[in-house]
Amino acid sequence: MTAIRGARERARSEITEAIKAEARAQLAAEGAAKLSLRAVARELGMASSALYRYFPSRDDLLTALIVDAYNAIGEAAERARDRCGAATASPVDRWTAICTGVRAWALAHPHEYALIYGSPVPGYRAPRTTTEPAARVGLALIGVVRDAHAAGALKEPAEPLPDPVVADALALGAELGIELPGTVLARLVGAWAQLFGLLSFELFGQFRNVIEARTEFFEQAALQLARSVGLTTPR
Amino acid sequence: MTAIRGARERARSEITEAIKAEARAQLAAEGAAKLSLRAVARELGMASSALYRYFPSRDDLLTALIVDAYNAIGEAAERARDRCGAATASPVDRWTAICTGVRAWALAHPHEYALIYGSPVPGYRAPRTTTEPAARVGLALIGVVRDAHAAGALKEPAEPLPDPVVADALALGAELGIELPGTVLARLVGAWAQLFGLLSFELFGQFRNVIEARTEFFEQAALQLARSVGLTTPR
DNA sequence: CCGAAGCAAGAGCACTGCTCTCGTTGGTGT
DNA sequence: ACACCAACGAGAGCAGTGCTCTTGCTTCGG
Repeated sequence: MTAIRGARERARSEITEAIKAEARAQLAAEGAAKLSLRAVARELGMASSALYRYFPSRDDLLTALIVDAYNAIGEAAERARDRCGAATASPVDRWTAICTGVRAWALAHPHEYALIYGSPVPGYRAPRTTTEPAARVGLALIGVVRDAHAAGALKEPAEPLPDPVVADALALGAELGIELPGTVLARLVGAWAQLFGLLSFELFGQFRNVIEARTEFFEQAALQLARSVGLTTPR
Repeated sequence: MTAIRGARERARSEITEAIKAEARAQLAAEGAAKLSLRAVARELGMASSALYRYFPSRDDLLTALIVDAYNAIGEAAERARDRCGAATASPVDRWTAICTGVRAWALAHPHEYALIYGSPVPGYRAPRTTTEPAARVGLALIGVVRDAHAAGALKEPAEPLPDPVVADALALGAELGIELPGTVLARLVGAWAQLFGLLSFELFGQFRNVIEARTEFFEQAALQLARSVGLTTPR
């Protein structure tokens, strides 16, 4: 894989990117269900059949967009964490920074969010390639807790958890090479899921006529989640 | 509206129900995006155009299914609550009973669950008729907490919440005619959203290779949510 | 320099939601 | 008893979709 690999491959990657960009634009405009290969091709001035040289099927295009979206939201989380002063900020601050960063991305890209955290597209099974980008937000959250644990700023939950849950959590920790108590890891998984529960309800309109001060509500809930995994506010 | 209103209207409601039943079957088989009016009509042995006498559009059919699904999951919640011994069971037990009842329904009807708690499919509009059925699960949860509060078995969270959040929560309580502290109501809304976050992650495959003991994990998380709204375990 | 591979385009298939126009039928007011 | 009208089912048809296949053209590598 040399840097310059001929004009052909450069054109190919350029066109691939253009297709994805146009598809993203349609996604933002109409949602995943209305994404049409023909419309993308039309907008790009090419025949619809030519598009199949780049993506074997509509689902493959969607898969590519899914991977991009996972990476984008993961990057949003990491940037939010790094920007809040990774060295100086307290673990709780870094946790909430990640949460608000993720929320900001989701609010800015609701259809892409729906693509990855909404209902799975019909008959679509997530390929192996999506699992790694999908983990980035979770890994960012775990990282904060791991650092807090290393710094002795973690209060392990007193309450015991069911054995199978702790076993799963420890297996997960081993797979990731993370040294954390099983109870903390289990709570982390729960907090991770609950974070996206809050986001999905907000984005999918379930909070309409229920909560209006959504930013304040979310930040308070994120803080609560930080507590639930054992992060403590240094005072 | 007499009881017997002619064969015509009886036939109409029967056919309407048959259409919904067949649509639900297709939903369970293939998912919402693949639901086809023509296929429903074909299966029912009628012309596709005849179907439009009963539902003006595909989205209207989906809306009807959404309302049904909300009612079904709400009823599942209420039945789970009532079956666990509403009079004798502790508030925490009733809370977790509702949660597990909701989960059981969701696992049994994943596509209908995705229809109501996944990405909004039909171009983003929730008619007024859906809001009331949509609230049933939340109301069941609120009811448990209200009863616990009346019985003096509620420990109000000590931590203060942002004013706008409390104001929204109190407005919500007033609208529902529920006497509960603002902090508790706000936490309830959060717990409600987080409950469905857990469910969505499980149903949409986000826990694959992460948590295997999903039942135990869920019940522990539900218990945790009960605590977060102030329910206490009597000993 | 030539063959092979990559590429774009067009026609075409089977399908979709939806509309319109027919002939028919059932319930109702006179 | 009759006539009328609204509801009804069926069929044809329109515009759109994902996808396949065939046909030429361009570019690259030996």
